Amino acid sequence: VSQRRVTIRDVAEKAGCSIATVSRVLNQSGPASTDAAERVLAAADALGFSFNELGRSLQSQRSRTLGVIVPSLSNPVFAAAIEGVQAEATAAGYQILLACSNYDEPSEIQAIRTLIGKQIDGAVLTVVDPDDSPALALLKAQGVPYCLMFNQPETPQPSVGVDNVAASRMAADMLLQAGHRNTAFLAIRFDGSERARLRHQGFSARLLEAGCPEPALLEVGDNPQDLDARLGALFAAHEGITALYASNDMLALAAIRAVRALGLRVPEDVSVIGFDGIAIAEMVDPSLATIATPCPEMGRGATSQVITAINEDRTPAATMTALPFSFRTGGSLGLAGAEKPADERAPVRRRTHPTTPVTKHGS
Amino acid sequence: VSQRRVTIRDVAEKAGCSIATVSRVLNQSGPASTDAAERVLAAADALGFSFNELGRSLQSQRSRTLGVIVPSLSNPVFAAAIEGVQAEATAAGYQILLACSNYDEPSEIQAIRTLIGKQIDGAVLTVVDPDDSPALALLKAQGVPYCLMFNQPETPQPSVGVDNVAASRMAADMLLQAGHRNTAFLAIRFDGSERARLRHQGFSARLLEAGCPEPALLEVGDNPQDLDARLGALFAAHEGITALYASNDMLALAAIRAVRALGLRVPEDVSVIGFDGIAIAEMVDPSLATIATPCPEMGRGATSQVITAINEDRTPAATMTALPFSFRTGGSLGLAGAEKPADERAPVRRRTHPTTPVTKHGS
DNA sequence: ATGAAAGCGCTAACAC
DNA sequence: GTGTTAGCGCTTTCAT
Repeated sequence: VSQRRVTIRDVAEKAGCSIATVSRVLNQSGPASTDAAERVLAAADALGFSFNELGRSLQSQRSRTLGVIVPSLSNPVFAAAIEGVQAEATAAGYQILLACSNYDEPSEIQAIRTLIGKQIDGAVLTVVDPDDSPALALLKAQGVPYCLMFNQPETPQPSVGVDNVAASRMAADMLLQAGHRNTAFLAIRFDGSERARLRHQGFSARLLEAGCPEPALLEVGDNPQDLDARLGALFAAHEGITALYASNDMLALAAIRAVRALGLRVPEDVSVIGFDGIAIAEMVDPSLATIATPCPEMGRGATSQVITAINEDRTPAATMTALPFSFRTGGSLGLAGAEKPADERAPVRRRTHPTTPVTKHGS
Repeated sequence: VSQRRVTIRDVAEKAGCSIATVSRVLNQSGPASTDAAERVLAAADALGFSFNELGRSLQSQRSRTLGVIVPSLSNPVFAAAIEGVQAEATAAGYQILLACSNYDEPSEIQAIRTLIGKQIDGAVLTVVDPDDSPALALLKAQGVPYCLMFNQPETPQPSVGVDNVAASRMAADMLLQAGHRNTAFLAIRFDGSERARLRHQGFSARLLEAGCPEPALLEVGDNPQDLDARLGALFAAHEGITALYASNDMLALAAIRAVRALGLRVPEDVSVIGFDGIAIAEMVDPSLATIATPCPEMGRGATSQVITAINEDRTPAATMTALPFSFRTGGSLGLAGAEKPADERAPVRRRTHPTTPVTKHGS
């Protein structure tokens, strides 16, 4: 079945010259007579030659390949970010080697090992714990430039994301404006996502400042089966909850479903706000109020930092680039104790975060 | 910044032996004295050595890398399939090199060229036109084993998907059972997706058999902005449409939104059925009635065929593996002319396709 | 059991 | 302008 692939040597033979000349012509990396060039081009074309990038990479010590690790592909935020990475990488002539960690550190380490073995020139990734990550340690030890996406490390690290604390304070503000005081926070396991933790932090802080009770906390797994029951228990344990903030849109959507399964209405009985701003959130009914974040831009930004670093033979700056976010209101947000959603009465104003990227570390 | 990576030579030196011995020990590919083995292991460990897979691949002529090309990542079906590919590939010790074609043939060709250049051992992909694909031609010419996902080629090709015609006949059946006779079919451009074309074909055929008028057809782009207007025009041009079948769930969701924007209710005025069975479809309100397909299994199945072929040094069989599908009812499907959704009156029974994979070619 | 050496496909000095 | 040659990191005969 597998015919031997045509190599530079075959082209040289057919063109009647040495492999050096072929290389020079095809790479335009040195002098060649018009005559020789023509023969080489013709031969390469006739043979359907294309370079074996393995040999090339081995020699040049650069693979033109970027490693990408995301926790999961089922959450559209990561898919959206990867599209950004793809676009940027392709434009710069890089390919991407993709791996999923499933929010699991051992898988993450294994993945990064393999990627390093394949001699990636750089990495763009979202890690489980950016402040104590064996994967990142490996990358540093090998001198592979990397940039995080989504992650918001405390320690200075190259990263592109949003200020989760500020964004969540904004979410709290919107709820406060709509008259909510008794809230709940629904999060994926904190130990697998520092974002969820920071979102909780910002949200709680703002509510406490406003003299509200601490939001009731519910931590769940990646793909919660028993959300109905657990949410029911939470509502039973905490009387008078009128609003729920979820640490991401997928969870928010699941929450809406669960809330309804409990016989409650959204937003009349419970308002729901999500985080991320995935496309689907705008297509459902009621539309999901959420913190809209620029996912493809995170991918693009992180990728461009890495590529620039590679080109300049250095490491990306160990700072977090905070991208702008905005609050996108939706039918899932209503006034506390009202029978109508807020935006059918006094529409909650759409607020946008300053568009200038702020550079800051940690939270 | 970039310290020289440690090579097998460094390990050999530290262990006081030749690189051949290091290779044999680390790969367990030949004899070695317990003593030498220990020294090698210790040295490798101390140095933090790991193989440079480039050198290894170049020598062994296998990269342990699979190329993956999907039309887009924004549609969760492809993300889900990739998760399946990932799982299967990782389990077999393969990495995946990912590219997106954006439903565009030139990009597809470019992507496959690069992948081939990187010496992928096999490819798993969804192409624009499986029956006349330059990308597949390239793969064949190079003797790279591949298997399609989702695609349902007319010509015999290795592929894992569902029988789109049969599935769409089933969708038509469900609509007929609910009393619908005047329908519309909403599709992404036929020229970018033979699936959409086949789905239309099966749907129309069944309706015509039942003596219904041909469904009104609306073809739109990947991410239609003007869906509201175009759907409005369609409804205006064709009186009495009570149901809409969309060629995929994302489109179906967008359609529901558009229908509502037109002041119509789902399902009271218009029922909607989608295709794919993405997770979100179950989370929205009303839940989306759809043809549920096993996306991760398509990725897994296609990948396992390719890997098996690689291991046996042959090409995957040029046949389509049709995976089972089922109709998943939902709130978006109602009885024609009724004020209540069908499943709140006489629930539409959930039908499942025979679970035995059928092998068949073409449509 | 171990090492020397050839060579995978390529690039880049360095001659000529 | 062109060819020869020495590797890039590795595996694998083939001697020893």
